[in-house]
Amino acid sequence: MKLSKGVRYALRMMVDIAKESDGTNRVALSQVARHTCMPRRYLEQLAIPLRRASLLAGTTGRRGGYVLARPAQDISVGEIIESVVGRLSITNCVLDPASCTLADGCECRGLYQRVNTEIAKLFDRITLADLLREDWVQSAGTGRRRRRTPAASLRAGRGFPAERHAPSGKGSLC
Amino acid sequence: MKLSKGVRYALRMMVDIAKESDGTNRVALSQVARHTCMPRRYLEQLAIPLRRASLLAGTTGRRGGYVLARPAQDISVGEIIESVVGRLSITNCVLDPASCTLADGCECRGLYQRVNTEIAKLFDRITLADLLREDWVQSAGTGRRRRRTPAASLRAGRGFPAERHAPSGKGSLC
DNA sequence: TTCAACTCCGACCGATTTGATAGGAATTGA
DNA sequence: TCAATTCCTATCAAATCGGTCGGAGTTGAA
Repeated sequence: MKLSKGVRYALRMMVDIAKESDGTNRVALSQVARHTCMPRRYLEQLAIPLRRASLLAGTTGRRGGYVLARPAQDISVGEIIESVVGRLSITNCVLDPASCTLADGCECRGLYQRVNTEIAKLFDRITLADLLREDWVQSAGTGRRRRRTPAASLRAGRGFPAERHAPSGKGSLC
Repeated sequence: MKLSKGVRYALRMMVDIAKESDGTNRVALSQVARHTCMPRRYLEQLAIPLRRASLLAGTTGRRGGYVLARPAQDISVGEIIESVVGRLSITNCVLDPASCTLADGCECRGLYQRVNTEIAKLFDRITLADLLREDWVQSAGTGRRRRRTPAASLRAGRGFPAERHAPSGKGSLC
């Protein structure tokens, strides 16, 4: 049940383009790659389905680049995910019941279908604009929105001068 | 975002043991394998973490086998999943923030954490007993529990005619 | 008018993960 | 004593996935 790296990259790329473009400026993938330490060549691959899904608008040629095709608050995380890896399905039988050798009497399929639609709803309800909001970034765990704590505001102070997305030895981008 | 085959097998195995054992009878994995067309050798591997998580109780030796370690209504789908693939995490940074090269200022982590806990809740709220209920099987998804229908109680009597889980040519088990 | 910076496309490759098999020790009822 | 079982580790095979590459087409600027 992992989100693939492709999806994570796509999400991060969309966030970066949203921030950099400010509605109109074209953002080149080479810039995104620089900002985020993601391989440009790979981003190119990911941008294509995003464009085809009308989430990004690309301009070729010199000083070309991408812009959000719609305002960030009209782009859901669910759409982003779907465009790069297809419709969410935690199991093949969710989208294609015929793919399972058990016809109808499967005890688990109901579970899969329900959970699948619930997860899809979760992703659909969250927009790109939500991700950009400050109070969204820090909050941990309960799944419930939290107010921004004073401590969080303080720590947010050390901004991000270029090294922000730089690798720090171990680990990779989440 | 797929559930691994291991998880699906484990779920199906738990369902089968729950049905066959009726609380006390030991169910051998060779039987489960026969019923469900899953490879016995692989089931053995899956049963071990389930036992370690105190979801199954195993007895070695002749006429040995497995029984649910607790009543089906006290075993959640979430526990089953967790025992075989570890704690649910749609991203490494959910469980291990240090695994990500970006320290705090990651726009996506909040998303991952929230969605992760919501998904975990979904799985935790559903019990093995739920899966066995007839009305659970077919119905598609609002995600909301439904009362047991009289019809369901009646039909619950019938057993298990062996071919039920037999392969039908194409596809695999979902 | 040339050139450099882009998007856009398809093919391919290497590594990791995952599904599955295998051998065999220990246990226990018949 | 034997056969059926759990239990444990090691290993293999296949599928998926992350990432690279070469290159064609486009376009603004020098």
